[in-house]
Amino acid sequence: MKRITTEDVAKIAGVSQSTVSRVLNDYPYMKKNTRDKVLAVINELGFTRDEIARSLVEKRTKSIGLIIGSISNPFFAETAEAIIERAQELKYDVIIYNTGHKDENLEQAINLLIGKRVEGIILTSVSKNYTEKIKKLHDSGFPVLLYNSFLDIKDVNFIVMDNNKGARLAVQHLLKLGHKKIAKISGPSKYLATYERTIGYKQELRENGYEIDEDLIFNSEFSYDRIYSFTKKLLKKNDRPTAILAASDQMALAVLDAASSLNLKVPEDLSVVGFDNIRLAANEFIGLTTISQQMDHMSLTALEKLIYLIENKEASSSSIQVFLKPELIVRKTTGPAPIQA
Amino acid sequence: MKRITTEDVAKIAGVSQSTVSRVLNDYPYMKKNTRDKVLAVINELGFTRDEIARSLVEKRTKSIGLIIGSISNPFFAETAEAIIERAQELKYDVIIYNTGHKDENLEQAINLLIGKRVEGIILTSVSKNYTEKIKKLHDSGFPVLLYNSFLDIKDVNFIVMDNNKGARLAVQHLLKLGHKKIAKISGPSKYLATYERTIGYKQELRENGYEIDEDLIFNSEFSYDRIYSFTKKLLKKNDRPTAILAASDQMALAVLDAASSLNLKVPEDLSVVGFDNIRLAANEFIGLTTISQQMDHMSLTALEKLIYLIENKEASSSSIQVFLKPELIVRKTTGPAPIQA
DNA sequence: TTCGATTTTGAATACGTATTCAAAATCGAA
DNA sequence: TTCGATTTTGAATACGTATTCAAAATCGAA
Repeated sequence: MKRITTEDVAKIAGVSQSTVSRVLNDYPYMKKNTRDKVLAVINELGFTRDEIARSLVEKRTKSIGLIIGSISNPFFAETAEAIIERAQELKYDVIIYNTGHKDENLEQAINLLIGKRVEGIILTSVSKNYTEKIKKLHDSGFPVLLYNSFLDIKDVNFIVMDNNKGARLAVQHLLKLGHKKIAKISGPSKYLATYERTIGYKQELRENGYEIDEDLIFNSEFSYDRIYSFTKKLLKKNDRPTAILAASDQMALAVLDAASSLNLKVPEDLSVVGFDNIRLAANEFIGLTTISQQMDHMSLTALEKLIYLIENKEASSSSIQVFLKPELIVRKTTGPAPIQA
Repeated sequence: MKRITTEDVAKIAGVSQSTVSRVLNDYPYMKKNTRDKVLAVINELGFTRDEIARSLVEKRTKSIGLIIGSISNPFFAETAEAIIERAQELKYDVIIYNTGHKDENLEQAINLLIGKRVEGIILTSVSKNYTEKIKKLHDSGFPVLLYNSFLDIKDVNFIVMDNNKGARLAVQHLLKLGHKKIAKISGPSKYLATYERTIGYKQELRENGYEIDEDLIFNSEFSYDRIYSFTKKLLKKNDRPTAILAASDQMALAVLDAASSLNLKVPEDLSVVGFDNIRLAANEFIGLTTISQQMDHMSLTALEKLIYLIENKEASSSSIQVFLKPELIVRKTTGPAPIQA
């Protein structure tokens, strides 16, 4: 299966390789006759330009990398869809790397993508263990954008919601409903974004005169099973919480699952609040109360900022830092605290 | 930001470019001294090999394309995750294209991926309008594998469940529960996989002595909203169905949503069966009765077959055609037909 | 028809790597 | 020490494209 090259086309069309290349690139100064002849041969042979070779000479690949914790999590899946579709419109393609939330993979992912000469990377779920690595990458002038996460340093691009505020909104909502024992299912604290949510939760409670009960806080991997079993254990206790604030909608679903398996009614027996506002949350069958991340807006902005960074490298001296406002969306999984738990 | 090349490394290390290249490729016949010197410089400069240039000379890109209808659909998201993770282990990267179920995009996706010189493509949701195109691609020796879809021709690779059988299992289950009016929410009939499900549904009903009521069949785009509103209209009728068989779990969720908005209880008032067995279906809060596609198995097999095709091009004269057996998984969304609807 | 200006084309080269072929360096046995 | 065999290295080239630079072809006005 020999590849067909511009050289082959040229030979058959009786022109030079440069001429074929010019046709491919819509070079204006050409005789219509020549162009047509070349196009005919291209069509006949089914020639497709080798973008790899082209990338080499143009020093552009028109591809970007998307590093994701777990694409089966709807939050990431919806994010990926928005980013991919917009990228396609802009004629960029997207190489996805799924880290499974493992730090080692992050390092490998970045190296692989740089090797493949992607022109920029969108990075979700960056653990703070990688602050240095990211900073170095950014300082080298390579376009990186943190999505739904940030690092505690000045010079790095990110787009993130005010997670602290988001958690506070959720806690306020639950307190207003009369809940006094509110548990928090949190992601690993190495992710600053989820860490912030836990901080916000604690601050809001303290400011309202509540003690922090560390037994009500679970710092977990993003593992459905572990959250499920922790929640179950938690809810079996005599002094069980009457409300649970999960670090994501995905986690909230695991909580609902656990509650359901114990025949606890939501929201009569237990209130649940998620984070993200994935599409499924709006499903009336579920009706998850949650904190909206404005995902569509966030993902599209992320892509567009990244492309901006790619196409305006000179301007990249200043960093792009976008904060989004959280919004509480009340649905059916939260209600007044039960009279007695 | 000038790129660092093997040439640069060579100059500083005081060796030739070929020598640097040999170090990168673990060429055995080298003086330890030379190798160490080169490695030191590579490290110092932070050199990373340009895989684009390498691809050009090696005539291999080690990347594959994954064309997907809509990655925000959990069925595809879970599929993508499994495929991406396994591909990573095998040192392949994955370029994802999201068609939004639009035929035009399929054509563009294939051309783009071929241009990028992916070594093979996994194709989900192929409409039968593209039979010719796919066949031509396959016949040219390019590794293509249809996932969860097939075409009615001999020479093409696919992995697919027996969809007809799957639909029959679902209908059998519902008939056994006493349902007499079973609606079918189907995907577009241009997809043979979903089309087969509708055929199976009809056949099973006929063989059990029921007439086919075309008003109970909805051939829809994969649009949540349209399914939602169709179902709502359907369920408001006086002679409404007591059970609905959806063409996917995603669609089943829209059905549950509609039912919930009408205050219909599942399964007391309405039974719902999905297709796919996405993870969420097992959530006890939802407990969706569905037909399992053995997604993990299907996606891993797909990837491995594709890699096989890539790495054994000679052997590709025979096609790979895998059929999987459907399995009915009964959960909580199906129950006995209500005494009278 | 002629000649300067303009349009159109081709030869040569570069992009960054891997590999072939040959030469240089090293080794070991006598 | 010498010389054939072996190990190690470098120069040249190729992968498939885009582009520069210069030459060839064409045009239009006189």
